[in-house]
Amino acid sequence: MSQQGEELDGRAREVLREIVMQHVATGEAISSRSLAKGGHFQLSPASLRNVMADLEDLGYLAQPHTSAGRVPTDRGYRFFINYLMKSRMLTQRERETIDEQVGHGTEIDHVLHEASRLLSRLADQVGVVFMPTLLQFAIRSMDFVLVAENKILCVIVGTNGVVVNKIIETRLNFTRDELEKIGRYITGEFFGLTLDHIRRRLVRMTEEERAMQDQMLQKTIALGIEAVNDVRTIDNDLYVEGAASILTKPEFSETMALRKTFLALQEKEKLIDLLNSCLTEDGLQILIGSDSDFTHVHNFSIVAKSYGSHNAPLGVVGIIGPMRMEYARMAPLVDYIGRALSRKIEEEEQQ
Amino acid sequence: MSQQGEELDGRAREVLREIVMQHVATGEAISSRSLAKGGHFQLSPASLRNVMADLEDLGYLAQPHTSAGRVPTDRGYRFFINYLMKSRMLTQRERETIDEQVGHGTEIDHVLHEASRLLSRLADQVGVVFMPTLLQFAIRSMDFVLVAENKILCVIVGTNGVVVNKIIETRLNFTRDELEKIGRYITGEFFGLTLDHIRRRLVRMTEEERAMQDQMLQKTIALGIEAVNDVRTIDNDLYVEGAASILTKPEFSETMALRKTFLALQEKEKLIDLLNSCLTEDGLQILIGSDSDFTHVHNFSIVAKSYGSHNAPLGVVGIIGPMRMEYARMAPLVDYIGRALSRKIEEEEQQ
DNA sequence: CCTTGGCACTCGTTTGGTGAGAGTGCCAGG
DNA sequence: CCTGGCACTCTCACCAAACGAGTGCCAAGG
Repeated sequence: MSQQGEELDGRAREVLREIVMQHVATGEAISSRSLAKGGHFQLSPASLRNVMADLEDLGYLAQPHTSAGRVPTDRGYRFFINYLMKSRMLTQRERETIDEQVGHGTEIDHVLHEASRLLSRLADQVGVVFMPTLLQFAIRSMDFVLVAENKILCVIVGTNGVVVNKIIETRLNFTRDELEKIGRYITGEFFGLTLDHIRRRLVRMTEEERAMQDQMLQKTIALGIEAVNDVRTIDNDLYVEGAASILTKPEFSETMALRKTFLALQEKEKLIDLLNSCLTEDGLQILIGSDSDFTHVHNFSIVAKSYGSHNAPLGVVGIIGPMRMEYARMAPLVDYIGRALSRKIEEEEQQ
Repeated sequence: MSQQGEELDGRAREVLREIVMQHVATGEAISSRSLAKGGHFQLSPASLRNVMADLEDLGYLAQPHTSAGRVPTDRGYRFFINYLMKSRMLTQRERETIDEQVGHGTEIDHVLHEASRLLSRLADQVGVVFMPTLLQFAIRSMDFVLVAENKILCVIVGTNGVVVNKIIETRLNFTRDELEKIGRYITGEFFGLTLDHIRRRLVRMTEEERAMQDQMLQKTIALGIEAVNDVRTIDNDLYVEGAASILTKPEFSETMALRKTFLALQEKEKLIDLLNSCLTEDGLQILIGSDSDFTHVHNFSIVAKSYGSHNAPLGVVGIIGPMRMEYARMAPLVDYIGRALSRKIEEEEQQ
């Protein structure tokens, strides 16, 4: 398998490359004749047919039906991406647009949302940005604001700059001063810990004797636990933008396929699982057709990249589109946006 | 025009009613024969044809082509809704679901978002909830939290329970104590005023002499203005949910119509304009086809209702769907959800 | 040994035509 | 005013034929 890159001789590689590129450009099955007319080869259609027949035997090409041209298979695309593709650099303009857009906002959630829109627009595909729950990340501060009798707004700021608000309803009565103090205490005590840690610490504290006597401490702990609880339920941690761009893709012209595709995009859980699995890997990931259940069933491809600070990946950004897409353009695009987000987050952290 | 309800005799009305109902149920053009077979009339197809021809002359019906059955026109639907429709009450179960869902959350934004989902699900149409900017509404409190050096989270709570957060970047340095004080001051000074008022007051204050000398007051005013500025840019004040349900509607089976429709839903500005125009009216509003540019071009109908507290409408909730929809069911549904939201908001206010 | 032109074969797509079916409009008679 | 009858129109489904695109294979030529 590791020799796969060697399996094809130079000419076969060129032919495969050309077929993929033409097919991506036109969307149609490629015939030996159109390939010969392209001018890249000094060969007759008949010779090309022989090469193409070989490529088909090896599983890189397929025919929709006898007497149609050939289209790349999953395997063909995969080979193309690994060994044949020449990435098309982003234009100066594109890079500027991205830097500007990503650099612009201050609230991370907002920046992420904008990023998915931007991605969708530049790629003309569905843009996805995923941010896993804050639970695994460290906090910088935690504050409480009295909003109404028995209603308290809790503001948690992560070291990565993510801001989460949540309204807590409680039977306990707090004055503004108390809340102020509690905020200071928790921030001081738990700075740099993850919510998960904090939660466990707080629970342990409830069991300690000392706490049972100090009324104020009791209230603090109660409020703290409330605040940390269910942060995961904060929704909108998956942004899917530009679903309408699917409509412009001819491969989804049959209404049924389209309907299925849309419903698939609605099933956010599955999408989240999939993106989560992209989270650990460091570089750019490309999932094609049969690579995963999700893409297999719906004939999608996914180009995704983790973003985050240094060694800690925070989330995943990527695009979803038909298998036939311009990988040579999409790959650098997603890569660049991922990097831009990482830079942004690292900047945030340093403040 | 006010006599329109009288323009048709009893039989014609019955026929129109029956045609609309059958067409809504089946989606097909209704022929004289199928109408006769329905059993509601003791007439032969030929007689019904005469009645139908009259209705067509008056503009209530139309034929897609010669020798097809007849379909209601905009005007036909409008007449049906105004004079012929018998609203179908909501079931006990539906009412319970709504009450529960709407009563559940605490943050208004969240409640509204849920409402649009709920609406989309119950109606099997696109659900829309619109909340205009806070600018016109009174505030209950305003608080500031130091998030990082030079970054301040501003929390504004409206008397209607809406909570808005916004991060402000500023060159000025504030301590936590100062922020606490400023919050108290502004809340005390401006309680019950609209953001618009507050803004003008603050600007006027900058010009007063007294302010020029008091350093602290200067900082307060600067921060206050920052906070009030651009509240309108907070997005997500329009929730559009369940766009995929359009895919299930046969009238949008041609891919082109579908594409257009989706793009239309993306154009949030136009949609906002339209919904804004529904805001002033008190009761339930139904816009059909040619009633507005938006619905005209895309062959939509909109069923909408204002919600809010007592005399002050806060926003609009409604559904968007094809002209052919079950108005008899949609109308009470939208109405009920609108009322539920209003109740919720009034409750919020009293706290 | 590779390349190439030729040729038969396969399929999908388009075209034209035909017939059935559904529905209307109109008319004349009850 | 209602109704049955009849001619007319339009759509749709179906079928056959022609067409075109593309392949596979083979035999001849460098």
